[in-house]
Amino acid sequence: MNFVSCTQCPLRKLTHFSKHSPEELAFIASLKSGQVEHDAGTIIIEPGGHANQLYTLLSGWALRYRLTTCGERQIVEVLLPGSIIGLQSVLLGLQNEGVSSLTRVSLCVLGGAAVGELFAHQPRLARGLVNSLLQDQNRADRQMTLNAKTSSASRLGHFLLEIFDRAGALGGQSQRWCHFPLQRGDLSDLLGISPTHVSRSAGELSKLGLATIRGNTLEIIDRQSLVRFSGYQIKHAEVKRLLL
Amino acid sequence: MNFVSCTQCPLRKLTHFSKHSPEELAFIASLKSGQVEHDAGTIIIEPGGHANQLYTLLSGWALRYRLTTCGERQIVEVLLPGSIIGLQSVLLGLQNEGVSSLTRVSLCVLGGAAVGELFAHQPRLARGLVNSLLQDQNRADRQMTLNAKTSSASRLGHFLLEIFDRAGALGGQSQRWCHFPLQRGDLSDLLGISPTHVSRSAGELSKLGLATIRGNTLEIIDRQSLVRFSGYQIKHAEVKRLLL
DNA sequence: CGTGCACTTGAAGTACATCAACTAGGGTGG
DNA sequence: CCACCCTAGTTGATGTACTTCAAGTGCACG
Repeated sequence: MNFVSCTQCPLRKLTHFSKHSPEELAFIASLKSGQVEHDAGTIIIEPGGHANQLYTLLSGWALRYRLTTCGERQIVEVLLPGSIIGLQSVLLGLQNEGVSSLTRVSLCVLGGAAVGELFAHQPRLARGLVNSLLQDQNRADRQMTLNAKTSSASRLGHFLLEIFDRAGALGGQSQRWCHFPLQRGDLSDLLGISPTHVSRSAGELSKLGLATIRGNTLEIIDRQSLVRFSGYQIKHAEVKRLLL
Repeated sequence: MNFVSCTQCPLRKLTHFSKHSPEELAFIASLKSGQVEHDAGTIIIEPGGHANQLYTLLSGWALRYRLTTCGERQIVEVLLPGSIIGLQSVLLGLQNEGVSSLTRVSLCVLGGAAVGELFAHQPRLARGLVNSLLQDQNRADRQMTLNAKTSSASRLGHFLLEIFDRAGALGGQSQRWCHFPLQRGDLSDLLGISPTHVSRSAGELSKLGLATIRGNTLEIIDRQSLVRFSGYQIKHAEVKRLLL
């Protein structure tokens, strides 16, 4: 993707992208120090490594994950365009999170040094950042609850609806289909079940006529039934507001 | 507990409590509009309800939880003194989280209206709030990974070590024992396993000579072995920094 | 027309849930 | 002081959801 200036950023047109004053926009533009592209499967932040670069995801899909002591991967978040990448690593200096691209991605590179300025001179953006983190917390709480209390099939169904709605909020998508680059192994590391059981659960959703995953596309066949089946309760207003 | 002024707050002496300038302290003191006591088992924030009051926990233990559609409780966080209560509810207006006291608690009441001032005039506190939320995110990510990838007994062991260290950081505690007001049902809702299986897991830790829970006290018998058994990796420096 | 990879399907094992019986404190009233 | 109950916890037997291992299928690529 060609270099995109923040004022022209295509994401900024989206209804769930935060509205900013010209001054705030200028500040955001001053944060952006570059733009890079990566192929699918590239490690953007090395887990256990020492990252000091903050990014936002301009296009493509990415995964935020952790590694266990025995080398297994747990995906903690699927990142879609508009997501900020590397806050834990950069602001806290932690080395627990890894981020890797799932498709070809474009990243906006944020000049890490100037982030302190945000708190000093951009109070509305600082508050936006807090809100964004609280929305993440809300999502994580929900995920934890689902993992503990529901069957694998309804968990999968719930995730499919959630990602379908998030992808849909980014625009240009049909009522029934969306691009879906996650493979069985990814879903397995995300939902905390084995790859073979992901297959079974997906098969169940398919047999019930609720949704199917074929190749790289997800089809929501009977949304209403799937909502009922999975206990999906996320309202449109609760879809995360994008910030920078 | 008698009314405690912020400048005299006993928590502020702790090494992992953030250091503040006199101006910041004055601001924090101005936030505190009162102090309330609750008995054990009181609902502080009603899940599904409409909360607009922010608190900090001055003394005692509390639980932050969610309710599923079928009325089950998932505990997402154990709150110890120094925790901020109600951010999701107040700043985001969400109604998903509930908070209830586990012991008798004292709460500092924060005048919700003035919170906007924090972003406008207290940049270091705003940044501290972001850091605090990122530490919560780190903890939630870890919890999610543990829930998905480890056995119930090592999960329990991990939690016991974590809470022991958090409680220890608050001071005045032996090397081996600490107060532990959570019951089997609480651990069950926290770890996502049935109460009877909590019993079995606790029995296992006890038989292995690692730790025991008797009545209201937790004993870490063989810390080193328990660390190994549960894959505990939290460094002292990673214990959450308290803010307000 | 093979070769390799992601996925599916089947059979057997395991960790946990569920249900039920039993045990141990901890108040309360006599 | 004891008989009583009530609740929290433990222990055992059985059921189930998931894991693991292994064989088989379909499709993309040479």
